[in-house]
Amino acid sequence: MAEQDLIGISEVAHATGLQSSALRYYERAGLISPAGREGGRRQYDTSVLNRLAAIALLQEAGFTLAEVRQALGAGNDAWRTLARQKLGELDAHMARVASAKELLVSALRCDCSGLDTCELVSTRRGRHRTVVQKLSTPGRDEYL
Amino acid sequence: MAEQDLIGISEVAHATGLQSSALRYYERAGLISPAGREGGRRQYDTSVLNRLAAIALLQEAGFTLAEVRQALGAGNDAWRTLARQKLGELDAHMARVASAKELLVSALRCDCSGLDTCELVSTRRGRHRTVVQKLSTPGRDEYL
DNA sequence: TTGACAGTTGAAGTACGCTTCAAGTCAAGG
DNA sequence: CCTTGACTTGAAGCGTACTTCAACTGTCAA
Repeated sequence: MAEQDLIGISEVAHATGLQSSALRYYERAGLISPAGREGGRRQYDTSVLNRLAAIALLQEAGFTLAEVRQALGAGNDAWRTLARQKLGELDAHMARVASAKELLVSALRCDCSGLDTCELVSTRRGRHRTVVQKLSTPGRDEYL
Repeated sequence: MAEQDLIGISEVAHATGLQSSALRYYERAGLISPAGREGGRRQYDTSVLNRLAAIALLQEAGFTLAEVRQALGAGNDAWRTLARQKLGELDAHMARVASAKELLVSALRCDCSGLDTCELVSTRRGRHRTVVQKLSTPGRDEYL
């Protein structure tokens, strides 16, 4: 009794919502690897599902696949370092997007005729930092 | 006295932070166009700066350039319709990113050894919707 | 034996937003 | 006249994350 809970690529695909082609791609990218082969076909350990969950998480947090690889590949604490960095960038990114969103919402309520002739938009430089500050952007050292 | 406040491409580039190549690209994409040419060189009306501000805004809000083109190209109120749509998508996107961020922060505080072996991550399906709901996601008809 | 079928491979294609490159043009200054 | 420097063009290249394609292989059931 050795090879239990091994699953094929399409099962992994179905379980994760990814396509088989994406899983092969991830393999080439060094993100995952099958536990073995059976008649040439990849057989995955179910633990790959956890790994794929981690990959998806990091991707949503703005990691590129190369960065994901670094984070999951290196020592146990490597991901923490990278994550703290990325979280900073993520805060900045979210602030910018939120700022854009707020401005767009304001413009929707404005009686301007076109976006590019809207004063709210053209006046943007210099005073929309206010919106950024209203958001709860954590301090520099918030993430441990 | 006819051609006043016309500026060259590098001035536009400098004023906006975009590269000249990007401005030419935007032109090919139908987003902007010079007021005229002088010895073959593009001469822009300063109003292009407002337009570029609008373009940048929409881009930050998640519009592709093709969508920006639609929004700024069609009738005066076309952008409002598109903006309302996009704002919905944007809320969804931001919620997902925020959820990922929260989970990552939790994992940072967790004593797990690796991200892919972290219970917080592998248990994700089913109960992280809580985080999404904590965020102020506007109701379906919040935007007008 | 013979299909059918799921999977395999490497190579090429797709989408997006630009940048880079080679080759040429134009106006001004020495 | 000739160089310099900013600009022009079309075409190709880049980075990211995949998908698609063609050709092939292995397993199973009829």
